[in-house]
Amino acid sequence: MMNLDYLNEVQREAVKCTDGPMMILAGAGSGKTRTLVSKIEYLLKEKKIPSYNILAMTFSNRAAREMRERIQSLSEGMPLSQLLVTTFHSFCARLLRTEANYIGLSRNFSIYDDSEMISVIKNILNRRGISQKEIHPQEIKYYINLVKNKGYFKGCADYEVFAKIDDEIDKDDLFYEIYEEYERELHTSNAVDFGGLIVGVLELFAKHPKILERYQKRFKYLLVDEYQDTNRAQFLFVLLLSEVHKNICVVGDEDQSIYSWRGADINNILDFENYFPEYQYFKLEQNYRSSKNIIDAASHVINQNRMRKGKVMWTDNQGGEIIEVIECLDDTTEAKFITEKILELVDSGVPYSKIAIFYRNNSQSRVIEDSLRKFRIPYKIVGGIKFYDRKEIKDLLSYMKLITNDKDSLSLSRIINSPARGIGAVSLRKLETEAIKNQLSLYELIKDVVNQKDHYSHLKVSSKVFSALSEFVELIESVKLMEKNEDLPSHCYEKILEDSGYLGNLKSVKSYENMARIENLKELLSGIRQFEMACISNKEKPTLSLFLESITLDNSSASEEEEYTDPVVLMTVHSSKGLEYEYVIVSGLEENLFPSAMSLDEGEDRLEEERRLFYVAMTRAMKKLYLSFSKGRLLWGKVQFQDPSRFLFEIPEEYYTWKAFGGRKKNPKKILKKKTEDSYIDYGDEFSQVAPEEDFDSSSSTRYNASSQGADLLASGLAVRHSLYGEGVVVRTEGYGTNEKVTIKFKQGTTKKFLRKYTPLEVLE
DNA sequence: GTTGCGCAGATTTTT
DNA sequence: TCTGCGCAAC
Repeated sequence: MMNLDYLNEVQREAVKCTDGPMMILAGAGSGKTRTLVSKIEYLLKEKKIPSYNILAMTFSNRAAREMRERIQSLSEGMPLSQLLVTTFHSFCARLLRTEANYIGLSRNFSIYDDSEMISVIKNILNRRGISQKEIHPQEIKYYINLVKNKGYFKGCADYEVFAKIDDEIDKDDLFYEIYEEYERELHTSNAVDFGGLIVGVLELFAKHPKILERYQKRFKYLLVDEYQDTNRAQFLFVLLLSEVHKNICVVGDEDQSIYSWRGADINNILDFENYFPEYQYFKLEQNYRSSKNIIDAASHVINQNRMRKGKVMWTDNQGGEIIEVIECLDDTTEAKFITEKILELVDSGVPYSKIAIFYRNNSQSRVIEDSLRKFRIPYKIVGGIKFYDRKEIKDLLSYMKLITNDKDSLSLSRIINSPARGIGAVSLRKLETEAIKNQLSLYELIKDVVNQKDHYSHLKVSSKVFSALSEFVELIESVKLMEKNEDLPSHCYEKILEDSGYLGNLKSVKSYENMARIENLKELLSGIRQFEMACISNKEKPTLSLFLESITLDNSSASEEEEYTDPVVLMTVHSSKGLEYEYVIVSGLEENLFPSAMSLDEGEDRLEEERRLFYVAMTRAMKKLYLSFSKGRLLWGKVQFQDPSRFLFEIPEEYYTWKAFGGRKKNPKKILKKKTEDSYIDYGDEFSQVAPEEDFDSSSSTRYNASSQGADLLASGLAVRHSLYGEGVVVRTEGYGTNEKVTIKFKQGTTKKFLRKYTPLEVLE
């Protein structure tokens, strides 16, 4: 008999209740993952369900990974290779690849991310002569996503509804036309966007009931995590899959629903009983994570929301430390408060990695990073790393997408002229028009032009362009051959890099920027190698298209060099969901920032979502919570005066103390040391005095050993000499470690940005 | 066809 | 402040 003693009463009941529809409402920190993992273990061990019959779906890759690992560690010796714990998106991608031909795709289809979606839309607008000022591509994107998130597709039962009537999707005929054109465009490119992955499966199931039946039979037990984040399309998908066995278990928390802007539909929780009247219902309300003080404060905040099923969080934990609200003069001061607080905590023995800093939007991280860097506090940013957004990376990925899917004209047009081959916009446009005329994909046409030059004499392709085209085709064909012969993705990659001239081009101009690019391309290579290794250990064949899929669907796994063992963690509140830290600092608690200005314009529902977001932030903290805000903030070049967030006043006074940091006395409650006050006035100096020379290594082994970088600490205002450009002054620094970038203003008047590790700089006294 | 400059507009949140 | 776009010059 499996040991369930480590579960509480409700958890245990939820685990044992395996058959029929059920919903677990799990409050923050109530052991949700633990329950889910035990339930799967229970199914496997007690009910002897083959892992092949279980499907567990999560929303994020991180959650899927975590759950998989935990199940693996619990089930030694159990055959788990068939157990599916994945995200909606990767599951649907896999399913679509297997069944692709049923819906007119081939299995090597490309997956378009958001920016590619925008590119397609821009192309369409251009073609129609619509300026981007008249209709913002973003607006179209939003509309298309709305349609897909609701699970509508052409030919679906509610097709008419989606086209004209659905009152949320209230757009005119032009939008609808563009939507249709967009769908055609993707289809001819053999590509699918994020939303299309889910909707594609719905369409497949609707049109081929036999296939649906096959999957229904296989997945006898369905588990859905983060149920509050599912959109309508995902809900319909789950509904279909579970129709036969009805063994569906959803786990969620309506108070942590923070993705409505991406289509998450809170009604999926509120309406569950309409679809499954006989459903069982469990509430996990005991919180194991946070101190009583934090729980009570957070409960008071979330209680202001009307759209709830209603849970009452409680805990056996101690009262714990009081919450601190910190009023700061401006954003720089706030960053300084954060820095000092971290140093203070670390001095008292807290490891860096037990401390997290949250903010409402990504742009807020910069100021904080700058300050942390000045004190050499190791930090890591979760999410927000845009490795795959870099130009050179996108270019090489486009090459590879074209190799796996030669109908992908978007990728082709991206790289046809990079490196510059003398095929500019004019030639491209000419080829595109011809391709459309001949019903060919762009690549097919180009290949045709190269092979049968005479047929295309009317195009008047210059000999220069022609030879560029044939060289290009030759390259693509040879790599396609490699891919076909199952050569490793990394070999294909290297071939492209060399033979396209991309690398040579970067090497030919010796600039620091190019060196950084080359470095990134190397990093991509090691990413590919890593992927290959992972495949091999999973006994899976490493193919290019699998690699491409893994990075479009999960960009968190990539390029996460674990540079420091023990860093402070920075992230947006959104990405903090599901995580916990002993010490949490939520920054920027100001009106129009958190809650965001946009949500304030859009009515009560959006405000409630912001409040849930704040609730999520608060409930990440285990021991102590700091809530900071600035009275002034530098926003696009100007200082804006900010009011403290309304959410602060929703916390009953007994749960917090209000302190001020920096600036003149204003709030009577504040307890301000004289020293801090002074430090604000000439803080630039104080930073450079205190920061660099302290011996960080002697006190604690967990601290980042700064000297290992072998570089001087650079701070704004420092005079330096650059071997090429001469003397200058550091204007600012960003990034950290090997990614540290430094902007220098030179005496001759130019300002340049360098990647630190390539830049020989001499610090002048 | 390519490069470089100047201006306008932008900030939620992400699979 | 930063980015992306359009336009003009080479």
